[in-house]
Amino acid sequence: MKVAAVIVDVPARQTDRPFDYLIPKKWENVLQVGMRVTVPFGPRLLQGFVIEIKTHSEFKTLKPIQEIVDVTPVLNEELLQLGKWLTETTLCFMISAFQAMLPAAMKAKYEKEIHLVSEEHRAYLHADIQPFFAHRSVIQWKEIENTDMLSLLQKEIQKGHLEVVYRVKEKGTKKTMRYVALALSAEEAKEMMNKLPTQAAKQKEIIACLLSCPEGMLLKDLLELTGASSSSVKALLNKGVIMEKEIEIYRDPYEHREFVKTKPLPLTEEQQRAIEPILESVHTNKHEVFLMYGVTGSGKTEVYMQAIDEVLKQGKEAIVLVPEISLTPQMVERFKGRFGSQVAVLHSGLSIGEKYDEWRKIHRKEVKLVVGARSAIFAPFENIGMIIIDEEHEASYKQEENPRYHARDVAIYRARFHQCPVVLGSATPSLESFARAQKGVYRLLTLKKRMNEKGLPSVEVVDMREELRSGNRSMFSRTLFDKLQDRLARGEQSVLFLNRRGYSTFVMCRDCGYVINCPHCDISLTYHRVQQRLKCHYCGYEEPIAYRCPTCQSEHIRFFGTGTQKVEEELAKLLPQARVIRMDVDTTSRKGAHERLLHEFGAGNADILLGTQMIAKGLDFPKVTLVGVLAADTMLRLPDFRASEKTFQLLTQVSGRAGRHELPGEVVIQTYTPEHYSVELAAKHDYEMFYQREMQIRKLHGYPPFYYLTLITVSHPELTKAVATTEKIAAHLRNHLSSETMILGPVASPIARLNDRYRYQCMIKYKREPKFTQTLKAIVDHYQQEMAQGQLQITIDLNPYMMM
DNA sequence: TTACGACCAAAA
DNA sequence: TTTGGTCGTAAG
Repeated sequence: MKVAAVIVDVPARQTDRPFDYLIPKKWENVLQVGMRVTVPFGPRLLQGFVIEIKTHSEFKTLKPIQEIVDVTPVLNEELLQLGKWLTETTLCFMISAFQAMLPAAMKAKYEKEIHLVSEEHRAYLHADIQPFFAHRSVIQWKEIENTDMLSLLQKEIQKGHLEVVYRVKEKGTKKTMRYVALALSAEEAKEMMNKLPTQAAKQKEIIACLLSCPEGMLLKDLLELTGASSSSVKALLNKGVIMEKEIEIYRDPYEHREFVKTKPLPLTEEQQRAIEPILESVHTNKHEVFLMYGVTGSGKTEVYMQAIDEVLKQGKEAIVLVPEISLTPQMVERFKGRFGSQVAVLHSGLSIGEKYDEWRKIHRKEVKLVVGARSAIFAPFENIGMIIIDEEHEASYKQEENPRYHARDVAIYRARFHQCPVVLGSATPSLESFARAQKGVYRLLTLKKRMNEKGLPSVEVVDMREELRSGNRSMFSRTLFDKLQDRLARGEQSVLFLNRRGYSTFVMCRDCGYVINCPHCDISLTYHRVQQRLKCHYCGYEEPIAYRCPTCQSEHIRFFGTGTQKVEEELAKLLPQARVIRMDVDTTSRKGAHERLLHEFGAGNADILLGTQMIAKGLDFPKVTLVGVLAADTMLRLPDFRASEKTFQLLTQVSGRAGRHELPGEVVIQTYTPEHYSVELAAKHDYEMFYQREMQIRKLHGYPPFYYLTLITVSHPELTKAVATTEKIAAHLRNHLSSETMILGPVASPIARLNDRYRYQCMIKYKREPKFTQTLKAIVDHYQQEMAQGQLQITIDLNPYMMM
């Protein structure tokens, strides 16, 4: 007897353990650990992952496995182990961990159908039910779910006239094409061809064509080549002369793109010094984490590529992670250009099917290198030689839903398994990483010089309070405006950065001071000029703009704060001749829009690129000589201990967009807090000083990297319930954790209400807490029922990046 | 997560 | 007795 331990597709505490199933004799030699199966679970059918195969079970009566989904395991031993580790370190369900490692297309879809048991039963059906089964014997549960037929149906099922059938379907589909080949030997086929009547000229031609191509060809190509119609093919199929099969093909998102082949560039002395320890680690199969700290434009990518080249030469594979927004065509081009068809690309711009196809290329070992966003860290390679994380400090490497993993941690875990190096690269490393490098946990590699030997752009900080005092109430300081005009006159390009989309950030009545808030969240609505609507950027709520104050009926409604839309409008007024491209979520939501806008700008069809976050990274346009940051302090005010760090990183990042080529670059940073160290030091390009200052503050306030952090957020439609639960949790933690551990809260979340749910949180700062996850699990267990049935929600984020 | 049976109260 | 609702629990 062979038994499979299966993790079933039910993300719940109670089912978060393996269930045993009997492996039918016929599959004993087929089924392997890591394959997906469909199994009966209670009355229904579910998909699950086989995590173990054993010879007996503690359990007496086992149900047999219904079906095997995969031909080969989709999760190898390493990934299964990684899944278990994820479960423990992020407190997620096993099934969620496994699903996170696979493309979305592989998640099962469940259908419930009602079948007429047989035609004889039709006549017995209740009159009200009959119409549903007119002309058919199967209906979808969805069709009747919301009707009042449910109890009637129940009865018919009990009587045995109808039955419920559960189906498990694959979400994504493999794209297939019809393929034809000769079914006979060449001699037989020739004979057949001669026997055909003269009027069957096309059929003869088809046979002739296939004779010249013995391995067969795509039906589409055959028809095109011979000019025959599908009826001729059909005739031959019927005669058994040719055969047809469906073959799987890949959707290739980059199919029609030509990539310019690039050759390795000679490395500078600095690059050479940086790459050597990495190569040594590659050659000696030694696991080591490198932090490559290199200023923007210092040629980190070239080092990555040459190191990868070495890994590939050894017959091993490599993973390169890039933040989603910098996974621009420019980046893809560089890798495709160097490594050609050996590269798979994974990013959110691909459709579910396209991602699935890229995944299968990796799974089948048809590629050696993956360039992708966060989830690409789970690429099913088996012989990884190196993992690279570019822009290591980026917050997008942290997944903000279950499993709440950080790609950097997963990378180090996998690299340790494969005994290979991890390279973290950044011009502004995260404090955590730089601190580790200082302590010698990571090995620091430094690139101080820019490739083009150009200095970093000069940065001017403008105090907007001064501007206001001297009577300039516009959003552009005189300095920035002059420089913009100057670039325009010279035919050079500028980039303007503002981390806020929409038109204005809040709408207030001047008479009574009422601010229009989202009815579902405790957050003000943002005015979007084009659509003349107020939107909530958190829950998506929209309403038409009010012309009168909802409380006092006054008409003195004013818009405050500046968003990208307003800047665009101002630019049109002040510099009517300037051609402006605006890039934010609103202009790039359609597929390919992001790429198109960048291409437009690159081609010189615009003078000014105006945008949010998304333009801060990876852009490299030779004609950009001016970068303006309109409001450097927007982020500083966020309730986040990383606010300074993020500001420093962003300002440095944005500044790096200027003067990357022949023309020298200039940067103007507008701010209301010019004396803040993150602004001041970013202007001086002084990362090390920033690191020192920020570390002192982190130490003082007990934040990472000095303490570990965990954030528990409790939400409930009722305020009292949310508060009470958070209080109980905090009390429980105070009783069970060590006295050195700090438990802050409960306090209202920075966004105290979201989607009609009140949110309270509790933050835990700790250094050593051996039984921490155990304690947290106990809490979740305790509230399990309330969470399942009630409205209570508890999220636990170990090492949070979002405090909201 | 879903489905079922237990249990209870209201309707008939 | 039937029916409709909530609740707790099991799922191999």
